[in-house]
Amino acid sequence: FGQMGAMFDWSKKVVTCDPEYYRWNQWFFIRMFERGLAYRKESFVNWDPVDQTVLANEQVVNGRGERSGALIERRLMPQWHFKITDYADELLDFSGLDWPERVKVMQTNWIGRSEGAEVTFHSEPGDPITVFTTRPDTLWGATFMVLAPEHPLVDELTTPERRAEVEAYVDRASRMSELDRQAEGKEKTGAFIGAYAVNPVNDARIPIWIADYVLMGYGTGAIMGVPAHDERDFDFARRFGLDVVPVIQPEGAPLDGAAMTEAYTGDGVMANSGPFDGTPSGKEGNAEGIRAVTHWLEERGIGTGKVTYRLRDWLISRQRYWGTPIPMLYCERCGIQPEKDENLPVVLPDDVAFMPTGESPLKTHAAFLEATCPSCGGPATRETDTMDTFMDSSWYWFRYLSPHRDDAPFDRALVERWTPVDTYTGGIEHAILHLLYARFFTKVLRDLELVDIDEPFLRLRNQGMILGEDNEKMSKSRGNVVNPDALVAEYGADAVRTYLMFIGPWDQGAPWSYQGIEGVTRFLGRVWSVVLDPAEADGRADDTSLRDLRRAVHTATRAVTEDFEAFQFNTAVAELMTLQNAMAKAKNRALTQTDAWREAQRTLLLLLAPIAPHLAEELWERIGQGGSVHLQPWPEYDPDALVQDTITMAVQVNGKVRGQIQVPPDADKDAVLESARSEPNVARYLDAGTVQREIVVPGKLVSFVVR
RNA sequence: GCCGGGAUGGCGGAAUCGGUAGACGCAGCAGACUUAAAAUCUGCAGCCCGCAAGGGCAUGCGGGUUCGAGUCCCGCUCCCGGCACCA
Repeated sequence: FGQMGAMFDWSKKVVTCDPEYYRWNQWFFIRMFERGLAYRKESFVNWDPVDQTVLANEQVVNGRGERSGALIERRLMPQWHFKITDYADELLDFSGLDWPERVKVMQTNWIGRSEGAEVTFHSEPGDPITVFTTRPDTLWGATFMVLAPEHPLVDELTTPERRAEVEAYVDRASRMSELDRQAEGKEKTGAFIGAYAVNPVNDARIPIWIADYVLMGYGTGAIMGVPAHDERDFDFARRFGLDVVPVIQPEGAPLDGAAMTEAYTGDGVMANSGPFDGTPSGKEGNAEGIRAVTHWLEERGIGTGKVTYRLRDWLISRQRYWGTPIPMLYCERCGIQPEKDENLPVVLPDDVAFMPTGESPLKTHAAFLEATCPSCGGPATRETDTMDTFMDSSWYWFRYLSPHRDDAPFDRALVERWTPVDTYTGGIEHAILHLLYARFFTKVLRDLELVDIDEPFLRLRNQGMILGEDNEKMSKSRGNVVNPDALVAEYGADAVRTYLMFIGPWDQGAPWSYQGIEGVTRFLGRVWSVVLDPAEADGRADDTSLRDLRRAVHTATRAVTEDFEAFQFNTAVAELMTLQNAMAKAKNRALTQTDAWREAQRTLLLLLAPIAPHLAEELWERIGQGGSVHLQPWPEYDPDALVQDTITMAVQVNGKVRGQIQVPPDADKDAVLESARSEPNVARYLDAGTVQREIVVPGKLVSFVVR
């Protein structure tokens, strides 16, 4: 970065593995624990066998650990979580944020809000089994139930004659990795547990199955099977010979359960549904059917309206040594206790013995483990899990403002002055990890009354990726990697910077081109000569040339300013090239002794400075300007300088351009039409028929309709 | 499968409140300078027909609206990215 001319204020540096920083991770953790936002719970978690730690859902990609790439296993373990689900609805609200659509969509999908109802069935022995459904209007079509293999009722409900098969299935499911489960794809597997349930709306006796397509971590871990109107349930029913009973009939040919080849998920009219027969219903346009059934279920105490999210609480524990120690203690008498604030930071010991098993060395470090219960003063054992490193990045921008304060995580006044962050740039890979956690954490800090803002980053932009010259992602194996250090050594930082801005739209990226950077290098060379080389003027300074120069300068000032604000750096560079070309022309007209020329020189350098800082600074000094170019006010454009003596308007006949006219910018409609009609080529076409309509778009064109 | 974003000259890309498509640059061609080359400078340049004037065709494909469509509407194709049995 240094070589590229980037500048940093190192006095604001933060080091997240320094106790000076992570003590505040611990302090926040304790505040969250006090509010019930941090809690310890035994649940099925993602276990990375290579890194020997659990991972958050957000850190599992296609069934593999985000860092290690190892196949993730499911384990039942007690772990610390942050209650991000409490904020699910608020996190779905992006109003006031100027963020890329795709990031908002990704977060929305990740949170996965579903409206529906919970409905309670009962097994024949009497246990209530609650299911979640988004289609309560299809309840009458439920012909079976499916529990997740891990569902707590499986063991109790399984009949003796089915036990062997069921246990084998549960065992197999528990051993399979997430990826293996997914690899089985649409081919459904499952086992009948021998028990039956009663459908509360029509008293139908329906078999209870287990299958791994039902996930313990979503909804209630149990579903009603409505094969006629759900694709997955349909596949399952066909595979195991279960009944298919349509209860939503589309317009036209009625469905026949025995003959259906796929589930019908569209809208229709309820049938076979007791009091609701004939009610229009479906997900698309007829949600009132769903609402009516939900209301009916609530009146009868069978079910309730319910919103379910895909989002799970943020699993914050890690079994790694490197990380912020979770500041909690286990006391035999008092249970789980937070460490006292005055004992923070709980420091990571540096005299640990790493084990060949990969297990965290904290687990066997006696001095670390031994602690005193803050409640009773008796002996306690310290928590050995550390925090996910995304904790560090969830609030660092607040800390930047006052990185060394030791009495508070940050300076409140500075936070109010500087946050939220106006513009945040970064890679799309943070779309649902860092950016979701950071939003959550900001809202938590707000609720802890530590900050006054709801969102951390107002405007977000994702940069595109520079590809290899072969238009493929750069990689060592492809041999298409372009090394920035070598480029800076060969072309200089300014040329590399300018080309990276010019290569294409900043948020889109583009393939690298050595010929392209040569072109930009030539441009910077021309900037040097146009500013410094003595003029070889053979022309004479005239008013028109002078006005042309001033117009070029002020047009560029406006365009570059607007482009910068819109992150359109490629067109900003193009505007600077246009200005340089205009200046080269002016130079040949002997304008170099004029004020307009000196303004042009200054403006070119001021506009170029953010892109090619070294060149701009050097030239700024050489033309005798005082101070640094980077400390000057940004130039403003003069609207009067943009006005032209004459403008060119296109003339169309029946939609085709047949000529151009030069008119004063303030010419009235009749004058413009007169000029257009007298253009010889236009006249030819007008004479061929009768003019039906005359359209004048001021400053743009004239259009004749001729029949 | 669902969701999001794209498709414009030989190449990277401009132009989207509908108003002269191809700014700027790369590559290319011609010329100047040079003994020559490089560098630099000047000019030309979407494709087709034409000496020219000019005309025709053109923004992934097929329709539509409009005086006028890269831009709006309907129906497709392909490419990139995300999610993926979430009930």
